[in-house]
Amino acid sequence: MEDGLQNLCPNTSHNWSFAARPSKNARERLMRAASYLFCNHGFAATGIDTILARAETAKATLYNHFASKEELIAAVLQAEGETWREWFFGRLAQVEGSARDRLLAVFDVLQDWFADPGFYGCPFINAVAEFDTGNDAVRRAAALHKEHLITWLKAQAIELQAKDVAEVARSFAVLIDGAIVAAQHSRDPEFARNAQVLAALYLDNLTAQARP
Amino acid sequence: MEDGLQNLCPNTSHNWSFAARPSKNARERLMRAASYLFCNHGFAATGIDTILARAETAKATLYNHFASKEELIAAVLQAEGETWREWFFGRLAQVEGSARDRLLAVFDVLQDWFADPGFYGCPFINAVAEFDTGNDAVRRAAALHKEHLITWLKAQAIELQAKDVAEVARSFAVLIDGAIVAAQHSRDPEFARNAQVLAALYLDNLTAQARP
DNA sequence: GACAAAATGGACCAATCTGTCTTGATCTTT
DNA sequence: AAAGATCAAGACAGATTGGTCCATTTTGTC
Repeated sequence: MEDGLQNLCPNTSHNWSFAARPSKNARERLMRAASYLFCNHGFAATGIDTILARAETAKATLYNHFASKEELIAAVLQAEGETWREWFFGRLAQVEGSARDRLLAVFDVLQDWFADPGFYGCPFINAVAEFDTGNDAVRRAAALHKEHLITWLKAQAIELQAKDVAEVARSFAVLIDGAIVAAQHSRDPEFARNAQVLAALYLDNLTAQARP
Repeated sequence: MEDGLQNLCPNTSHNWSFAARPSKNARERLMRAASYLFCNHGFAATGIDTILARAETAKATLYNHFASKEELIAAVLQAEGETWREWFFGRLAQVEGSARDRLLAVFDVLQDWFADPGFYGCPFINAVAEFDTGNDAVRRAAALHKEHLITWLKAQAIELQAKDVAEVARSFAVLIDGAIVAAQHSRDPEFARNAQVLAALYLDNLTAQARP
């Protein structure tokens, strides 16, 4: 019954999850199964055997491709992040207009993400929440992912001729993280709108004080 | 060595964690140990035996007080939330001034929270991130906790004579969640400042359009 | 068609998981 | 002092964990 999700997303415009992509060889089947289970049921809570059953794969095959469960988690996070960023920045690249339009469009794209029935929050936020202390690989993967986002945000801020580019990126990071968590907890995609309103006010204030 | 944390906080102003409170009977020792371990190493990743060792308690004693690990988790979340809210709203109650001052002070208090060396993020955000699908008790506990926060925020919004009280609360929820997650990931308490700036802009805009 | 590499199923291992139960020691209440 | 609850210590059960190993089958390449 829960298999429905994996066949729901592919070939739609919502393929932000690595788990929702066509399979080929054993490695990809493993990655897809692990992505789905890790993200939906937690990393520690998902056992190797469950992944094997879902991927219809033998245990030896898994350990031929990945040295350990930790490595599998790292691979899943990396792939999941890559797929998501391709989708996210791809959507934003289609936005015609100024950097301001693009920055505000962030929350439109986020809302589409939140509205997907398979939305389970940000894998990196969830992973850090689960491991935090200890697993440094997970923390580093999350930091890298966020770095990509920050870089993009800073580029827009530069185009806006903002005085403090880093602060713009930090403020948007707060809004994005907040929207993700609020939407995840309430299952209400409309939190993206609240974040967007705050972002618009912030940008208005920014340009107002830049041109007095 | 990691025992340092549990003896660091009690009798300071930072006793927002249930784990940082003087122990008495076995039940409280269990709760303190479970709080610390669950919050710092994850719920699923923390085994019963680890809790027993830290609480210096026998297994039978645990199961005399709690029917299962799930129930222990629920008890920990409830206690952790209660302690945190007492600390948080207590601090805010000391703020002299208008509702606006109190709403902005939220982020000063948050920053103090973030700056604590034992800060591990919000237990409810972390728990939902770990369980999400499945464990409904956890989701409900998190929803209840957030409801307390929303209620307080709405009360302030009413005092502000805001038009849409619920929207004010939602916007602040985004800012609070975002600050928590950003601070947790980066270990940088200054994200509270970014959220505060956004909140100030929002409130300014609110009162400006209320009195045209 | 021959041969090497990769994938497979599944037995198997040691460790750990939650939870039960027993036995004595310690404490409180009457 | 007697009675009864509470406690620590740990053996134990049954299931599950991550991980290894091997014999077999499939696959791709010359």
